[in-house]
Amino acid sequence: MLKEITPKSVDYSQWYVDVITKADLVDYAPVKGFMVIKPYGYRIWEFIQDAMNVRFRATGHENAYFPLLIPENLLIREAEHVQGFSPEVAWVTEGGGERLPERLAIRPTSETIVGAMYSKWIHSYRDLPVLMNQWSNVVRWEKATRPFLRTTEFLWQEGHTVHRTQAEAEAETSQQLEIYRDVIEGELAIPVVVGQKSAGERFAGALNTLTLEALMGDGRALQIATSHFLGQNFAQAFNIQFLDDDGALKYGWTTSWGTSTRMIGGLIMVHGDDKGLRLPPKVAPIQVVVVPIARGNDATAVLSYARKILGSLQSAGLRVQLDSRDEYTPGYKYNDWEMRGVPLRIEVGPRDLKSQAVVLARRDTGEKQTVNRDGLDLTVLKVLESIQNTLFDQAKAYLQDHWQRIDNLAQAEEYGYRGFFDGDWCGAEACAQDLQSQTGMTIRCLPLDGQAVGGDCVVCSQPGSARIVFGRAY
RNA sequence: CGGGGCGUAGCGCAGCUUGGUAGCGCACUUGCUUUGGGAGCAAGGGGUCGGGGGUUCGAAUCCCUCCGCCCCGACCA
Repeated sequence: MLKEITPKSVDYSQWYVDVITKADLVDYAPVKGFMVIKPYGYRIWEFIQDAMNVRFRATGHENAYFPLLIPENLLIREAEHVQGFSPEVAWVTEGGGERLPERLAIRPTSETIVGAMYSKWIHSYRDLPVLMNQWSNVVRWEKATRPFLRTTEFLWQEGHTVHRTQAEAEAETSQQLEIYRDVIEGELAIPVVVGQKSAGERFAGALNTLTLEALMGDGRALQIATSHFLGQNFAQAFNIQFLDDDGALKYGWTTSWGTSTRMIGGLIMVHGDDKGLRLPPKVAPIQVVVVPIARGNDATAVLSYARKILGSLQSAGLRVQLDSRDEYTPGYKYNDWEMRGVPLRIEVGPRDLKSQAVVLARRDTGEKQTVNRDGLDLTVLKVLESIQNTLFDQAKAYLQDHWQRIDNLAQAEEYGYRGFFDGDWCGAEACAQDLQSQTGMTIRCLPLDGQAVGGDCVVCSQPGSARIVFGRAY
């Protein structure tokens, strides 16, 4: 018997927890703030890794691996950086039964250890650019945790690059953000707002942070990818210098950029419904499930018919599974696979066998239709493509419906501070802080859509100097 | 770190007020019948009642103490 999923409208947080545990994506670990990513959830992560690796390689990046532990003297080298991260660093103080002479940080991010290594490797402008990416885990000691969205340990990808010029580094920062947008919108079907972080929301130690912001089903924002232009801050702190062709010794310009398993949390919250997950076909571990209705004397014939369909779809390169478990009824299986978010279900029974047809049931719309067995591979490919597009379109429509242009904060209150709000800002950090203390909302980004400032600061009513998108965030 | 909730079989819970053989539903095992939207019957297996201490003839239940987890808020991918 499957467990009930709490409806979104009753308790969104509980709905989220129900979905991720009952769809078998994760389980809670013995230590608070840690989780096990189970095979079904990890497979989604692997699709994300594949999609990114292809794009990273195509733009000249290589994967590498840096150590988990960072000596304290390295971590504190860049002043702003250490200030930003020190509250959430976990430390190793003992090893081999002895107290260590210098404590070692479990990496909260790797700029410092990467910087220390880069300074050893880079001597000449001929060594540049250095374009590396690392897939790893990091630890940030968080007070309040939620699976995928905020866990103490999480899996991510962090790119670290060094360039000869500022312009090249800034171009890298934008290029990587565009790769993220492409993966997140194209594979995960999550529409995003592209922008720049305000000074107060910037990565600790960065000169500029670009961001992708997504809107969850409860109207809260999720920062889903960031790309940082670090200027020469880290190059100076870690002595990353090169001899340029003019004979001058110069500091490199560095960038870093990252995305994490948080994306999976976003995927669930953007597409999920009261029946459970809804996975876009491109990242669905199982794209099609075949459910035989094997009744009485027809059982053997139906099953062999189902196997033929399975085989032909597999040959077409689809991820298909046949659910021939005979301890469950078809109805149970329908609900089970719907909860797990499988995009398309194919039902085959005695009727279909007789008419050489199958029934297709779409997870995105719930539609059922009977289609001919001939040409089924092509039909299924088309339907999956349509599901991928429909999920994106639905999410895009939701985003647009919950994105209001406003002139003052009272207008945001009418929407319960849910959704994205678009307004103007005077640029004062004091107003950014007032926004948060008064409404719980934060500046998500300064959107990069080219639209001009149109009015006064939504907080203080002084003339605006920047357009901002703001809202309550995870 | 504040506020709330909860620890009893794999999961969800009852039992605690008023101490007296540890129960229910689901899941699991076996058999038979079933199968086009969460199958039925029958017979089974499974427990340091979160840990420690105390009161008592006797503690899941009363007292003390520690631990853990979840949710909601303030900070963060």
